[in-house]
Amino acid sequence: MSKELAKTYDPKGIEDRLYQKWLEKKYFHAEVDHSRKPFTIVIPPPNITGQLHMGHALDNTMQDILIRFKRMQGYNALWQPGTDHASIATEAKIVEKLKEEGTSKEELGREKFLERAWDWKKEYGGRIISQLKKMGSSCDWDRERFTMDEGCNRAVTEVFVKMHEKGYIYKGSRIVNWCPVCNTSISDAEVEYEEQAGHLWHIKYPVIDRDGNPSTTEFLTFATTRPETMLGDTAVAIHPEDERYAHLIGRSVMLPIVNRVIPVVTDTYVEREFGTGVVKITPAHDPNDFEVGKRHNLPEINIMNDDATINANGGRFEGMDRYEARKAIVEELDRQGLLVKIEDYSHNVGTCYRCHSTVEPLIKLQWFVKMEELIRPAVEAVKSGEIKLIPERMEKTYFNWTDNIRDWCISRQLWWGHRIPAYYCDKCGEVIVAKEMPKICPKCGCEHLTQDPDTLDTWFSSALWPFETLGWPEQTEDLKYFYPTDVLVTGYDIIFFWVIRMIFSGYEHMGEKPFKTVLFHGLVRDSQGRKMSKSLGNGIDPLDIIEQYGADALRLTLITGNAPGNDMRFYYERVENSRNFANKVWNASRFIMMNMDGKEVTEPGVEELQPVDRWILSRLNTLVQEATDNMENFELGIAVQKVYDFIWDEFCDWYIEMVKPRLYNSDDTVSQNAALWTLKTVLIDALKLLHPYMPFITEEIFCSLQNAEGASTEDASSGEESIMISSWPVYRDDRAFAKEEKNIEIIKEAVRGIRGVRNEMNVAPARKAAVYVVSQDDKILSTFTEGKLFFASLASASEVTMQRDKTGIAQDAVSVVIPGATLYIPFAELVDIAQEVERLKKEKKRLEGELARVNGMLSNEKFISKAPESKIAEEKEKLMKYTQMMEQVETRLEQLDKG
RNA sequence: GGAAGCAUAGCUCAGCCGGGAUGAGCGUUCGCCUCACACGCGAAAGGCCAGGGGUUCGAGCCCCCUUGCUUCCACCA
Repeated sequence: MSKELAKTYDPKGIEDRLYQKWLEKKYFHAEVDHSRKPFTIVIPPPNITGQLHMGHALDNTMQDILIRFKRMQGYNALWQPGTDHASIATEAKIVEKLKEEGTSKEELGREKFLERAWDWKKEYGGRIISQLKKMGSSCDWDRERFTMDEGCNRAVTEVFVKMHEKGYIYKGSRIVNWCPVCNTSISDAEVEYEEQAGHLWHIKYPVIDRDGNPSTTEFLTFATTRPETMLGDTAVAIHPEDERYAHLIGRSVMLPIVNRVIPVVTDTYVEREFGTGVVKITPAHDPNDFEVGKRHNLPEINIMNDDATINANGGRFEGMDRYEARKAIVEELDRQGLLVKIEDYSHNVGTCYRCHSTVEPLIKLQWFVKMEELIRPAVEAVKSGEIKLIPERMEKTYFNWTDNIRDWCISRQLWWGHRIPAYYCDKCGEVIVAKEMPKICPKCGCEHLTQDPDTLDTWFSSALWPFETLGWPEQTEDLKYFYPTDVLVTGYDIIFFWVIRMIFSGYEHMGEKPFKTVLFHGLVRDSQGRKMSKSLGNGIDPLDIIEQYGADALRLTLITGNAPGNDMRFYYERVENSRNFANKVWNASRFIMMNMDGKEVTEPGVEELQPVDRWILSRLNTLVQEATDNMENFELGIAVQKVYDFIWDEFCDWYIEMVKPRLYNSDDTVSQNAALWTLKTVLIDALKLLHPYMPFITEEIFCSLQNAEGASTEDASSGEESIMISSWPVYRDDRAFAKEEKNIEIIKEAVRGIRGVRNEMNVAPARKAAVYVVSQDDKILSTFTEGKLFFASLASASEVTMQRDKTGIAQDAVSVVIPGATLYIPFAELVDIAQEVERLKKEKKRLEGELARVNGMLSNEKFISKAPESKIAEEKEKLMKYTQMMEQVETRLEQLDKG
């Protein structure tokens, strides 16, 4: 069976097959089980309109790693999946499609439109889920939820009614951000500011003179970036202490074109330094002006329709688009001699985060959530460490938002979403907020009531996600057991939209945090560091990568070399490297299985283990500890790097090479068995450590391995049907072999030294040479004696001789100095003594440098008195080592000199 | 205007509690189809850790300043 394994690892076929197996075996499924501790993650629900992109791929890889890790550690791990209805994004897509069909949502009507939306959900909602499955995500699909399913609807209504009762939700006329293309209000968080090149129009209004007429000589000049809004001006403002305009306090100006007399008001909001120190006030179309208007009781004149065309208040400009009107009004002002000048001006313009059209501030009657009190526990939780943000610096961003919190506009003039549970009496206008539409108006008894046409902000329901998915508002067992969840994994870009709102919602409705830790990741950028975007066409489709390299390679690429919260660059060379690593693992396993084939491998006694076996077991033991620690600290990149280095470098390049001679020698079955057992044991544990990162290949090998060794059951982990439900390796005192670790390092150093010398001298690899190990240290000699077999093969030695002095070794032998021993390699035709002297002199110089450094430290009284003892001891040991090596080098140089 | 992050090998990035930069991958050079793997093996070259000050026995890491790049927030019309 094992012999049939392909020479290179091909993930195709394998991945889908294994995923299917996991699903069938219900490994992803979690049920309440009080005998075990829960570990819960709720997925950031992807939009139903969405397609898997690199951001999802990274986000879900991280979650899957944590879930698989905890599951193997014995936790009852639940990864709660689901999708988001994404009201504004989905509605925009459907509207777009309707337009293509030559119709519109208005023509279709609300009911039919919603049918279309549900069709859309059915068609595309499943797409993103199947894509997540391709990644290997071990979500509990039996629990899949949707933000507009029945339970979530109930939760949303419950929350709305409850918060309304408590006074946290209110309806009010406020200036809001209006997207004229999406045709809805949006929250402050949904406005993105873009730097745009525009103009600053300097305009003057005639001052009303003592006789009540517009002056022909006295004007008030100001600058504006949006001249069309002058139609709605209801005042002109100056700073109260601005001497230049002191004489105008209490007077008025004539608003041209509309010919309205408007007052000059004083307000400290005006910056004297900016422009002329005069500001036109348009309360209905600017948030700041709105505030000024409130302070001075100014009328609010709305001049715009919802589609950003000018309305009847704009007189003859009615019907014009906002930009047409701008042009026409400037021309008119110019004609009247009131345009002073036009300057180029670059400024930030608010745009809609969905369609990127310029947002218009408009006064609208909307529903709001009062934030001041709600936010308090959310602030306290992060301040006190009750909720941990990783990396910590995200706290600054978090507090920056909470400190400047404003009320949240939650009503949307959209159809796709949770309809606001507010009802209006057709007769008396009474407003009733209730879970269901009342039969009659409680005030006037009228039977005709109409529900508020608006829907709620998508994030209103997302905010409830950690508990609504577990059954809330019902007090379910799931909720009691799995809540609060453990980790939330998400990008820092939605900290305001989502993270903060989940936190205050958790405290408000559950009386408890929604999660203990928030693990942030950064953006996946292209190879040049640019954001991946549709318009740039630089996006890389994760599914293409999976198709070409496999999901494991994609996952490994996304997780290596990246610290929490940092952006990363994605390029193909890195994926290739990941693929190569998968292949390395594959081939090492194949090699082990080939050698195990047909043999019964039994656990050897400790005394049967050779020093190399102990060395690799000990190294593995250290790795288990380090990898686990790093994963507990959410340092996934570091953890996997350690596993990677161990497998490739220590296990493949050293250990496997070291045991080959024993595997090929069937005369010594004890030694052979010890080697095979060690290979298998280390491989299995390494695969387990790797499994959360590369679930497919590790499972495939794990299962083949079970087959390859037949029915042997001497190990607790064997006989298990899947690596994903096997137990996570733990540190074992009986696998710590400090002495062997040290000894094998000495041999490795000798091997590296010999290889280096041979390379430098261009010795053909096939050519073997005798090696003499000369040392007065019996421990070192016995270390080499024990390791003779593999040392010979790694160092291309024809034979290895251990002795206490250099008797019988050719004078012109090449030498390699390692701590405690000198190795000699006599080559018959050798050689250039001068070159050898040169090499040794170089080594001497290096040692001189080392000694200078160590001596410098140790002769520093302050170092001796202040540095910790362990550090001093460490340096003293180095001093001994280098002194010894220096003596050896000098001795050798003397010998050559004599010769 | 406020804040944060980054600046380490040719490139892209790690570097946990302050303790020799044996850093990683890619790339480059040299040698190898060594019976698991050429998606590989072995060897090597390549770094005033952005600049300047400070704290410390000791700084890539801590503090201050400067420069350059990136991002978030604010929105002065």
